[in-house]
Amino acid sequence: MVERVVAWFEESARDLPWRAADRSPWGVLVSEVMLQQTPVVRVEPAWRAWMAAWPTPADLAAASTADVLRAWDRLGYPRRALRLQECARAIVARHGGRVPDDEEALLALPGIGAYTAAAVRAFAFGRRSVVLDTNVRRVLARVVAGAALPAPSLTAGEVRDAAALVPADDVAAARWAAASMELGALVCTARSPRCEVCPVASSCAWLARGRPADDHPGRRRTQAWAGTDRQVRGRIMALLRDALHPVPLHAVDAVWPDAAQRTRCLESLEADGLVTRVPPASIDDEPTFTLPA
DNA sequence: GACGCGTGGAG
DNA sequence: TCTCCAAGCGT
Repeated sequence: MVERVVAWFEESARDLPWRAADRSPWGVLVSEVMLQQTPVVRVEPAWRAWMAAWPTPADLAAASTADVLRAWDRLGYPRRALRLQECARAIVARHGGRVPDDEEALLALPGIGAYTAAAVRAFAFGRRSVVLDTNVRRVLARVVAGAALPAPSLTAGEVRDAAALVPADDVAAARWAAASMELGALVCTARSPRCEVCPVASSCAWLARGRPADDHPGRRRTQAWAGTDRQVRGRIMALLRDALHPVPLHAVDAVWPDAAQRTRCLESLEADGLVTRVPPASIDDEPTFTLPA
């Protein structure tokens, strides 16, 4: 299983910039944060521009947050950009500007969770770690468990199964991590898996069972989008990203008709540190809003 | 453990 | 059109 997936990876791996021979641990970390819930095609150009602007943690640590949020552009979930800058500052403060390679130190960084810490160890440092993302979970659910999709949330059993598969050797383990993720991304996809070209089709429990449908009851349905705070927050952020000057309140008002919701979103953005409110100069004026300096 | 958090492309 | 989904994290 591991052997065949790795062999397939050797000839099928995408040529991504954060996999280049001259990549830095910082570049890998940046890519992993950008890739949290955002597709590769949208991350690639943003990553190139980002690394050109801030090639080291110290560079990002010293940047203006407004510039950082503009460079994040429309990758989505802009709080990730904030955390990435906090992460850079923590790397400078705690680790002399070098990305740490031990699990505990990585996990302690803002925006770095179990997946990203494991991925950075494997891809940036070639160290053995259990890299268990949505791709790997899906591959193992199918090949090993014979299910269409993994459980809605990560189970202890999955972690145990995944850990048991990871080769003992550092280099082999890192290759397996990359290969199993790539298989999930390119072949063992969520929507229409390409079992015809899968290197482990002959040993896939799900395929052997005739690809039964997902049997997880009450799978979390995606939140309706129209009218959500997320949509409103997104509109406000887009307005401020594109603005050359502080935006007066009445201009913010124009992005959404519901005043109560608008106010709630503006305040939550301020609380998140994504928006700065500039008080009016005189009592007759209105406040203005900008991205944080 | 469940929720909230952006965005845009594909089927 | 609308639904689903894309290398999760923090609370």
